[in-house]
Amino acid sequence: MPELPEVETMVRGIRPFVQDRRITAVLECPTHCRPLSIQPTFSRLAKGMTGQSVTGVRRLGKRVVLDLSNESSLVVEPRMTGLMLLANAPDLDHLRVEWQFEGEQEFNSVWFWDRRGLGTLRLFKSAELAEKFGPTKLGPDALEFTRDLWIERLRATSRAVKVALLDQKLVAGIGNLYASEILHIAGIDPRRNCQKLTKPQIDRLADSAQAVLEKAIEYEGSTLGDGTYRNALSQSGRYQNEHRVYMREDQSCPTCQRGTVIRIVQAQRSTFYCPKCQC
DNA sequence: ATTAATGTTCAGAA
DNA sequence: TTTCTGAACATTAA
Repeated sequence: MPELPEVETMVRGIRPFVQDRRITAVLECPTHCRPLSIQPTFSRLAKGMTGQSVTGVRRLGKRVVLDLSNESSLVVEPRMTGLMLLANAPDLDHLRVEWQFEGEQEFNSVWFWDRRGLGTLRLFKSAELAEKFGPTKLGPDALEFTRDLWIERLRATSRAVKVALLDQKLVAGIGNLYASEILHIAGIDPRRNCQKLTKPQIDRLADSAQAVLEKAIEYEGSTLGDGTYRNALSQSGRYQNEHRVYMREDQSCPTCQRGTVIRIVQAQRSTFYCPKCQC
C-alpha cells in the first residue's frame, strides 16, 4: 500500500541515519521466502554499494531513492508490502536486505522488509535513472501540481477520474487509497469522465489532493487492518483514523450524513464513495 | 477446502 | 495511440 505519504514517511525516517554515511556492508537476510527481484543481481548490487557514501535520500513517486557517491542510485520500490526500517521489524522471516553503515549512531543499519515480496531493488547509473524515470515514464509529483497542470493533464484523457489518478504517468504518487479519499473531499464522482470535469471541480480536486496528501504525511501514512505499513521505527501511521470513505462501506457519509458509502470496482480495484454527495 | 480480495507495476493484448 | 487485462506473491477472510 505504500503511496506518496507512506513513502515520504520512509524517506524522512531513514534520512537522518543514512545521509552522508558510508555503507560498510550489504547483506542478504536469511529467509524462507522466494527471493526478491533485485537488478542487476544481489551480488552486483552489494558490490556497487559497499564502500560508497549516501549523498541523498529522496522520494520519486512511490519509490525511495538513495543516491550514492559513485554516481549511481538505489531505487527501492515497496509495491504492496515493502518497508524501509531502522529497527523493530514486524518479523524476521520477511526481512530481505540489510545495509550497514560506518560509525556508531543510534541506528547503524537499514533493512528492506517485504511480506508479499513484490517489491524490487534496482541499482542504476545516474544517466540510466534519468531515462528510466524521466517525464515520459513518470508524471510530475502529486505535491508539485498546480491547478493549471491538473487541468492540462486531466483534460487529456477520457478515462474515469479515479482511474486517471492512479496513472503514474499522469501524476506520480497517488494510489488506490488516497484516490478515493481525495475524490470524496472534492465531491467528485469517481466514475466521471475526465473530459467532463468542470473548472470548479478541478479546482476542488487540486485543493483536496494537496490537503489530503499533506495531512497524511503529517500523520505518517495509513496503517490498514492488516497492520502491514509501519514507519522506519515500525510504528503505525495515524491517517487511517481520518479516512472518510476508504474501507468504510455501508457507513454513513461524514460529509452529507444522508448517504451511505458504497464500494464499486474500477480497473479491478476497489473504489469507495458516497453516491449522494459525489457527483 | 477453495476462492476472492489487498496496496502496485508492467508487459502485452485489444 | 490509448486503454484494459492478467500476472508477479503472501496472507487473510469468506
